[in-house]
Parts: sequence; C-alpha cells; structure tokens
Amino acid sequence: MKPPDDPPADSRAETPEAPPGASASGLSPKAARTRAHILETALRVLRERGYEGATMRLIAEEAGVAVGSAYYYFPSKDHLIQGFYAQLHVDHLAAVGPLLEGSKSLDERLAAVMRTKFETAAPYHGFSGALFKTAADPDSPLSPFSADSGPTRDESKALFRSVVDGAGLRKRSPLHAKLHELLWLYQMGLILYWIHDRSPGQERSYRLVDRTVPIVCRLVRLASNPLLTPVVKPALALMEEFCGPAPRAHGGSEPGTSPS
Amino acid sequence: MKPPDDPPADSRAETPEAPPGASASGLSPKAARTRAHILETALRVLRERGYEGATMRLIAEEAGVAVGSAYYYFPSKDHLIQGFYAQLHVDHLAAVGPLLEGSKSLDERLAAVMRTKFETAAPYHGFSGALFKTAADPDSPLSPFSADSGPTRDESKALFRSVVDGAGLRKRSPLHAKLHELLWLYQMGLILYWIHDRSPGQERSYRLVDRTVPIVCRLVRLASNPLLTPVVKPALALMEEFCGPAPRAHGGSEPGTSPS
DNA sequence: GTTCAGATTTGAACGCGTTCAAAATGAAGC
DNA sequence: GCTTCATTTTGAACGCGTTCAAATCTGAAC
Repeated sequence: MKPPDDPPADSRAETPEAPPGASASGLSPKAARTRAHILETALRVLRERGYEGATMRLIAEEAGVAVGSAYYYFPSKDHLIQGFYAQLHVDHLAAVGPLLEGSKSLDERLAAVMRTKFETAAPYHGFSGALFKTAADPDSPLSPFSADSGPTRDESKALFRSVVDGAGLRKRSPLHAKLHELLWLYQMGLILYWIHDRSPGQERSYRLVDRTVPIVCRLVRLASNPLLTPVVKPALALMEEFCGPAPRAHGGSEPGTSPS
Repeated sequence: MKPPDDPPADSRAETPEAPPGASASGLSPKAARTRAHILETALRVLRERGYEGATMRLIAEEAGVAVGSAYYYFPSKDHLIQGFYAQLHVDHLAAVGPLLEGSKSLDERLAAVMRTKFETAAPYHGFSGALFKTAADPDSPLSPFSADSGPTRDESKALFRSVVDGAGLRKRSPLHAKLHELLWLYQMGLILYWIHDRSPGQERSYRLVDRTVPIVCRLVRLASNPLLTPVVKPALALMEEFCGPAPRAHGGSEPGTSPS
C-alpha cells in the first residue's frame, strides 16, 4: 500500500497523549501491566523459539491476548524485539563491569569488553543474523543509527569512553577525545564478523579480537607521533564534521557496521 | 542507463546437470529462455516499483507465468534479485573504465571509483536500504560474504586490484599485495554510509569520499615508514591468516562456511 | 444509575514470500 | 498412433506480519 519514498515513519512524536507505542510512561496502570506482560512474553518466546519461531501470533497467544493488542502497544515486531537489545546491553555491562575495575592497560580493557560482548550474546548467535538483518535496514527502528535506538547506542559509546578513560593514556593526544567513537566503530566491525562467524563457538571471532586489539592499541599509541600528524589531524577534523555537530534533524547519521 | 534487453551476463559456468536454480547453463533452450525472461521482467519491475513493490506475484504476472514457475527457476526472491547486483556492477565497470585509463594517482583512482559507484547506484538509492537489509543477513544469498555472491565479490575486488596496480605505487611495500582487499573493505564502509545517507543527492557521501580518500592514501604511503612496521607487519600477518589461505573455496573475510 | 467519550481489545482479513501436489507438456521408444 | 517417463507449469494453500472496523471496557460527569 505504501508508495515509494515514504515519509520518515515518525518514530517518536511523544506528545502527552501519544499512542502507547514508544515507552511505558503515560499509561494507565492496567495498560502498563498489559504492555509489560506482552514484552516479557515476547522476550521469553524469543529465547525459546528464536527469531523466526517467535511469531506475533504465538507471542500473543502465550501472553493471552489477541494479536491486535500486541500491535496496540508496539508498532511492529521489530519494536517489540528491541527490548532484546536493551537486555543484552544490560547483561553485557554487568559482565564487563568487574573486569574494568582494575585500571589495566587499554589492550586488556578492550579485549575484555569484546570478549564479554561475545560471551553475553553467544546464546543468541543462532538467530543474530536474522536480528541483524532487520537492524541493517536504515528505516528500521532497530538500526544502530536510527533515532529509536539512540539511547542504547549512547550507552554503548559511554562504555567505550570509560574504557578509554580508565586506561592509563597520555591525555595529551587530541585523539583522546574522539577515541571512544572510533573504538565503537571498531566494535561494530568485530560484531559484524561475529555474526557471520560459523566456526565452532565463534572461536575465530575471539581470535580476531586477540589479534586486532594489540594492533589497534599500538596504532593509538603511535598516533601522537609527529609523523602521523598529517593523517591524524585531518581524520579528527573529519570526525568533527561528520559526527560532531549534530547534523540534520533527519535519521541518517553516521557510518558504521552493525548493531550493538 | 536503461538496458532492459541486456544479455544475462552469466559468464560463470555452473555444474552441468545442476538444478536450474543456479545459472542459465544446462537448461533446454526453451527453459533457458523462460528463465531469462523471468529475470529480465523481474529487474524491470524492480526498477519500476522498487523492492517492496516488486512482488513475486507481480513479476510472475508481468512475465506471463505462474508464481510457481518463478520459484522453479529461482529458489527465492533474493536469488532473483541478485541479478540486480550483477547489472549494477556491469554498469559501474562501464562507467569507471574510461576514468581509470590514464595512469593517475591512487587518490584520483580511488575517488573516481567511489564517485561512479554512487552515481551508478543513485537511481536505486530509494530502496537500497531494503536491498541491503536482506543483503546483511548472513544466511541470505545476497550477503556480500555469501558463497552465492562470490563471483560478483571477486569481480569487485579485481576492480580494486586494478586501481592499485594502475597507480604509480612503489611496489616495495608488502602492503601492496593486500591493499586491494583493504580498499574493498573501505568501499564497503562508504557504501554503508551511502545507504544511510539521507542528504539531498547523497552529497554527504560524496563529501565523505573527498575527505577520506586523501587520508587513506596518505596512510598507504606512510605504511612503508619503519615507524609503522610494528603495526603494518602484524596487520598483514593477520590478513594472511583470515583472508589468505582461504579455508574454503571463496576467499572472503568470512570464516568457515558450512551452513549450520 | 445512566450516559458517553475515550481507552482498550478483538479477530477476521489482506498481501506478502513460499510450498507442493497435481496437471500439462515434451521427447523417445514402440 | 500409443505409452512412458522426466521436465516444466500451474494455482490453490500455508503461515507470516500487519491492519482495522467493530466490540468491549473504564471511569468521570450527570
């Protein structure tokens, strides 16, 4: 029914009497309970049956409501599934937190973050591809670059900021201020590899971490060398232009490689 | 820009008595004609109606066959759409060819390749997201890392090899042998940005090319400096391990390809 | 208690990609 | 001509995500 070039798909026009699709606030207690119950059921079914097995009909049936009710609270299956990402991020944070306590080197901190990321997501590797598929769609609310996933994305970047800040780095380098963005992008690339990784236990992904982390960190340390100034300086200016000053109001934002 | 009656460009040979889903060879003349006709119609409808508007039913109707016939020749809509990529690549090659004739600098050659890439794909930017969505799925035959898209991927990498070879580069650097792989990856990142780019005419993507190409090329030239050896050498060794020995047939950055 | 305008819930229905048993066609031997 | 067999074609049917007009419920105002 939709003509091409459809308008922006709204996402969140959170006026006070907005439809309950976006968040839990502004709902009657009963409605909030129904919404939460549907979401819980959806995540459970997703765990049990995978992405394709978790049909809207099944979720609704298990939750004891009609399919229409699920769509009353969540604009689409994708929105419903987005809770999955948030949960994954929370689990990941809980897992890395202790490992980042001690003030270790950047190498150790980076490797710890990525390894725990893989470990946390391992149970869902089987259908990570299906998830990534919808996440890659620029129009999907699950896209790591979409407005809808902004909070999750920011939290993820904040993690990398703490990774950088906690490492004993010479704060002299102007790279320091943007490093967490670059590491976030690096993480995206690793996740992209992990998603495609069919080796047993995704062992190749772990190996890729072990082999790339030292290179990345060596590069970071080298960046302050004057020889690299003609590369580092314009690169930082570039980031300033493209990521720095919140560009357009529109959804399109920055490049990258995969979801969180 | 509108070659509706192009030859299928199916130069690659499939196993002789393979099922008709894979390629055009090994079919009775009539069957081959039917297959080609369905493919042509599909690409035309795709151009006219976009990805979502090009339903299998519509394609079949316009081709004058039943939907089942389309599925007899093509395992899925994705496989059918794959011809689109091949056509795009052919158009791109025709567009860059002349620009690469003169032996210009690496900067010019790289920028020319990417700009023509964007120009060639511009008419389809509207539904590139929908295409990319299915392409991102590791299980999809449209994934740039999948076995099904191996030929197209290899051709694309060959283009970057010619970009590197044609530039007046000091062949001394061991980076030289792997550079085309890295540039292919760089291209992937740029395309990802382009897909998400909502600026008018994708002008930001062009700007991103103009600003990143000099940085990339400066980095390439710097790579032979001894100071960077501790980064370049392990990086190349890493590529050797992950892309080099080709654990399976196609030499992508993908690990083992046995389907789960 | 009655009314009535929301908020909430329902489930049949739509169009999609895909499947598959059955029908139609073609080729080869008689 | 007829029979036999594989190749090709068909279209109804399935399950999916999604939509929506109608039904039901809720609670404030009377």
